[in-house]
Amino acid sequence: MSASGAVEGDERRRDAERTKSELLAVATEEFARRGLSGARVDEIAARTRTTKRMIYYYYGGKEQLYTAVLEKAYGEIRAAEQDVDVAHMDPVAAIRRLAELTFDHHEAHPSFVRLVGIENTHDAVHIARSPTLSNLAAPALDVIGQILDAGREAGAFTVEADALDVHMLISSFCIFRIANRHTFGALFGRDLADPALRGHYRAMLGDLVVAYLTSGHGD
Amino acid sequence: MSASGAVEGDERRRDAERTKSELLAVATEEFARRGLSGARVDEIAARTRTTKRMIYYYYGGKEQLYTAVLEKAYGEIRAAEQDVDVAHMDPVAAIRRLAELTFDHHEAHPSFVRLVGIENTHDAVHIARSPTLSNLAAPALDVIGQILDAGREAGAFTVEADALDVHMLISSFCIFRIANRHTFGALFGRDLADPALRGHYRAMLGDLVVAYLTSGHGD
DNA sequence: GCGCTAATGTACGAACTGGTACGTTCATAC
DNA sequence: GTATGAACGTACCAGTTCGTACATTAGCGC
Repeated sequence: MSASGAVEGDERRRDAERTKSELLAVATEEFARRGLSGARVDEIAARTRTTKRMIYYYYGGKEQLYTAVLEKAYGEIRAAEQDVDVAHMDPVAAIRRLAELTFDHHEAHPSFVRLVGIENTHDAVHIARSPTLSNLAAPALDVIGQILDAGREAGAFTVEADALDVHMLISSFCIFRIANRHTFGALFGRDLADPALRGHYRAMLGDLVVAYLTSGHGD
Repeated sequence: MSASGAVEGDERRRDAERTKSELLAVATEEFARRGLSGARVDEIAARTRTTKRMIYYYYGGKEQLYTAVLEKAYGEIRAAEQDVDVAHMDPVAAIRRLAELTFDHHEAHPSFVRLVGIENTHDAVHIARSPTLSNLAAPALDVIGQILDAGREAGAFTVEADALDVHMLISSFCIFRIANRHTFGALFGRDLADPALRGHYRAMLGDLVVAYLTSGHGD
């Protein structure tokens, strides 16, 4: 990949799959950077070894390309969530592990976080219209459910916390740290994504989730 | 206000302040709804009793109008934060009160939340360029600092939690619930902004913050 | 080889969009 | 009442931007 972000290398040969995925990769960068209306179809094509014509040939249009970008990005996240094996861990350690894993994932995929934000400014209509995405149940929920059950049984988790709420709690912390780092930094002068603070916030998230689940509130 | 969102009423008379604020109000709606690049200058003008010309006359351009919108929106939030009087409350009750106040504020101002998200997709460059905004220290931080000090002194808060981190925690929860409600709803089928769930999440936030501050983690 | 279709490239256009040149009208000072 | 500048409106332009008509080429089946 060149400094300009364009995809290069290899001779130009006819390859449908390659053209499609190259388009998708560049579009992901471009949409994440500029937003749906901010991104330019010509610009996406220019950063590719193919032409704008191919976007319409393979995807049909700007919005469909954007939807394909979302589908790929969410697909990757879901796939990553799969390889968590917390079934036979201590519940407290397990939930902390899961939180840290989510933390690491968002940190490693800032463009995914940006896309989520962008899709929200569009009221998630593209997700709603995509059968692939709207039927995408979160496997992570099952994992959380298992951990919560085990924790309650062991007497470690005193409350009847909802799995989806725990997921929401973890997501809100992880996403905010990445998504809102610019406004937060500009307003308060602290870069939430500062590598020096990474460990601090990672630990804070774990502490937070564990504290919430082990405190005796709600009685 | 008509069904189309346009401002009406009163006869047309020359009134600079009125024209400016009307422009600002409509622009706030429009930018919050469509984003910076998605919003149309012509559309903003059309929903006003004045014309596009006035946007350039008073604000200079689209981006400056957008910046003015941000300044007004943040100004309102900061002003609202002022009238919190938690100085002589029990620290635990005080921090819960502050969290709930933030919760209510974000719930009542969804377009502010949207603007924050939009500004983040633009790397907060408009905030950074605005002296008004970049110098806007958060009075809320002082409040949190006071509560934290009182709580530590009373022995209620066992940890040395940072005021800015507590603010971040509260913000992340409140903002996520509003900002990400569309993607969350589309993916998991739960509307985080459902009025029926409002009390639940409001209580959850309080529990969360208190649990974090009163747990003995970090030792 | 040869034909046939998928894949690709070029050139162009129609609509949109931010911004402005220029002219007009209102309100206030005196 | 009238001079003067602030406030406002109209018409328009130049650049942009999504999308497409049309031409072309490469690779696969036979």
